[in-house]
Amino acid sequence: MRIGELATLAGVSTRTVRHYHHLNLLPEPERLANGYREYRLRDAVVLTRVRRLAELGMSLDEIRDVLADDQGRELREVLLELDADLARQQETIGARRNRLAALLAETDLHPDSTVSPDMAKVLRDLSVEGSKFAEMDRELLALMDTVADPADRAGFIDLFRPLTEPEAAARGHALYARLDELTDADPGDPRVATLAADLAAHFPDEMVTALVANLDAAPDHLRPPTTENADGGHWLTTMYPELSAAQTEVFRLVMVMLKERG
Amino acid sequence: MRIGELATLAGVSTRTVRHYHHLNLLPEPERLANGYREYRLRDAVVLTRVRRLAELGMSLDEIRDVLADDQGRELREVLLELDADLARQQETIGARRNRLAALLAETDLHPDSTVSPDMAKVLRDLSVEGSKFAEMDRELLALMDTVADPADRAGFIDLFRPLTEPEAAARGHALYARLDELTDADPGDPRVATLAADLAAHFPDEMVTALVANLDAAPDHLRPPTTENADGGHWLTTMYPELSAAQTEVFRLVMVMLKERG
DNA sequence: ACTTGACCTTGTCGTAGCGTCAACGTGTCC
DNA sequence: GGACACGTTGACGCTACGACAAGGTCAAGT
Repeated sequence: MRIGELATLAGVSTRTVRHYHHLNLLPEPERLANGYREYRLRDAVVLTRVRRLAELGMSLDEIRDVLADDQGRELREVLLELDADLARQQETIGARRNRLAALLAETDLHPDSTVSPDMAKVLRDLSVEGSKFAEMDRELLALMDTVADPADRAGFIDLFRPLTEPEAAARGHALYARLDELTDADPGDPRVATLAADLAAHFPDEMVTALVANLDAAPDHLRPPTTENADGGHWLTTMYPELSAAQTEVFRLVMVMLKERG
Repeated sequence: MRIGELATLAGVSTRTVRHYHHLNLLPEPERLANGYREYRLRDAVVLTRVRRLAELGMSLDEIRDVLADDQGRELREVLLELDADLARQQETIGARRNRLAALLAETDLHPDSTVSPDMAKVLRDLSVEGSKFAEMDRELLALMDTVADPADRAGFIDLFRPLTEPEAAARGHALYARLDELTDADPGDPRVATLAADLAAHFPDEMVTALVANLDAAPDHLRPPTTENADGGHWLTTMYPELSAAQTEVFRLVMVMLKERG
């Protein structure tokens, strides 16, 4: 038998056979005078045994070990381990399909993007035409949706809910507009302080206490600008370098006010 | 944000981030004076979006295409396709686990090797101490178990059943012994013809007709030695070069006799 | 001033299981 | 003698990074 016959007999390519030789999975047979490999039935038996195990999902290394260990108890152990491995794979694939189904249900309603269903609603409600700040918040929320743990995620959604409720939406849009207006303003502009006060007034008391507690626990680079971040807003300026000084000042003031209330 | 912060924020390694840059999955951000990459929140949003899709099992190429196609209908198609792909994977893994379970049940009874359950029984019954020919037949059957389609496989098992039935086993062992005896014999030895006749007598009529029909349809290199294979037993000598001339002559005669009967 | 340590940079090799060339020799058939 | 189907070795490609190497940068401690 030459390599092509062996390969078609076992249902593999000749490349596969040579690959197995290279890995010492299949012993190199004798060569004919012209250099061709000459196989016997024994080789076909070994090859099909290898294939059988490979098709079960075993790695070629494992197969080599098992066959080298000359049939027996070792095989059972490896097969059991393999079964456990396959079970894990099934679970992860199942989990993926579940997440996929959730995503598909969402994109079915609105072909937005890849976020969780409840967050998607907030993002839709928060889409304000032409406001750079609304877009910023949407970015922030989209990010928090995936990086924060579920408890914090719910907190963030609540944080923005006042801006998305139908009766409050108009007021929310007005706030975004006032922020956008400060693009070219001076940090000492009188509108800065009043806007900060209006923004701070938006947060219910119990949310403020939870928020302040969370902030103290947050890692430094995720902490919004407060008086402690001495350079005047580390977080906001690194995350959004394009903000004007007046705009960052608004947020600094808001944080100070919230700190005092919490 | 520097690369380490971005990476921990998204829950990946810095290597992964740079890899995504290399693949144009994530745009290269501006560099600081020292050459460090300086990221913004926008980048974190993109990165988490990529990760979200990657964790669903999409390839990075697909993700790039989807994100490039700027959100929308394309995403749905790809997700549906992905779901179908995952479903296929689940099926194949399920099939693997089924085969594994069958194998485990078999090795539970007898730690033989990797064959189907019914074949395993034949192989056990066929194990004759010290007979080279019994081993050959075991090899042959093990091979046929995996390469032949189920119908032929059953045929092969039936072919050997006369040798494995308890009441006939002794006669089978005797036949193997008589074959083994011919190792150093001359092809013209009188024992050759009588052994061939005894062997041929073992096959029931209906099996002979089926066998002969099958042989005509078989590809050339799988066809056992007959008078048509003019060089005196192509199949047997290539598969088992260590056979003596007397032994191959036995099989040639058997095939001739069967041909006449069929 | 020096060292440590934690970052950052680019570049290269390795992974599993082959597919897919390339560049070449062999053997058979018309 | 040319086509064609086979065989040979060798090397690169693929996925999604991990794990080095061999440096440069920066803040803190001694």
